[in-house]
Amino acid sequence: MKPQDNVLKLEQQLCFAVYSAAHAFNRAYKPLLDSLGLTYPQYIVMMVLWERNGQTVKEIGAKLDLDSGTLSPLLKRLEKLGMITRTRDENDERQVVISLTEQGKATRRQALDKIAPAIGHLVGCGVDDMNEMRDRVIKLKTALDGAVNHD
Amino acid sequence: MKPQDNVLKLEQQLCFAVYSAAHAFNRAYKPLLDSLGLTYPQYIVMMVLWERNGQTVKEIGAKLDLDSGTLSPLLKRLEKLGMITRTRDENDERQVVISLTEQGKATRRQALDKIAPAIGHLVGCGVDDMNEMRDRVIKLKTALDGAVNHD
DNA sequence: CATAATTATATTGTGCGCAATAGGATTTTG
DNA sequence: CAAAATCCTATTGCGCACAATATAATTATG
Repeated sequence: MKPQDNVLKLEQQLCFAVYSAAHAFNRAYKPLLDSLGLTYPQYIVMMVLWERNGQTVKEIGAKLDLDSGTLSPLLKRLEKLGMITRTRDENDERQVVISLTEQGKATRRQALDKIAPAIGHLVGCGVDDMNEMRDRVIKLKTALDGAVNHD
Repeated sequence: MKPQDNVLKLEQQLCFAVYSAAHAFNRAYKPLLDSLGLTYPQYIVMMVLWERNGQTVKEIGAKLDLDSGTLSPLLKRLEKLGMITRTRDENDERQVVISLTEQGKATRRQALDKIAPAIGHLVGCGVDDMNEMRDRVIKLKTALDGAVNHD
């Protein structure tokens, strides 16, 4: 076997490891999120709004790297769930401002109670390891983004 | 702000970092895979078959953590593309054996030419860093899998 | 050996994720 | 200030992911 053949082996690939870990995270979060009635993508949209209420679709999309094709239907589902409201901006009617309802705000406390305590247990390592790993993964993502945009 | 409030901040979360990096990988691979006519999930199925030709749907699913709901339609698309054949096992007719066509085998060489050389450039780090990170991410995935199955 | 339980794959339905496109609203420019 | 360009959101179409269910084949059990 030629040496470069290893490159096409699954277990060699960082890409597959990340792909696979993302799915594993999703599976691990699912039972926790079910108790809030949210999917993971809906949950991270809620996190963006819990940090600052009243943001446009574009602002949310920039923070999550998601476009309107993903967010528009997702936000309609969150509206249907009673978590948010969608209103056109008075000054610029192109923009839609997303705001939390009282129920949407209350769900934050449920998340603090049910999800936050479970995370450390899920990932099976201490806070320091987790933070270091997070920073590395973010660096990786940044490198990938750069490679896409600049060549 | 209470200290535990940080737990619900997006930039704190390893989970979001991994989710986001997986999408970034997908975006970075896409132009490379387009030249092979494959999506990333189709590509990793091909990698499994390049390692050993003639595997059942179940075997492929076990290696990729994907179920028949995902694989059945994906494999039909690969068949339509002329990459694989799907044949019922003679001894156990419940099983479907997936085999590479000549075109499917030839695509491996294209992958070696076009994709393998680009990866190091994409991730923006050396092979050693890449390998260490891959091992850490795999450990993370294993921990997550364990947390899902045992509580 | 007939019936029950198990196994392997396929199907259906829902929700992303993203490319391509469309439709208005706003801004730029001649 | 009118036409063109740009900006923001929504829609459509396709391909995953995965839960739930269905179907057919095989194995286990009484």
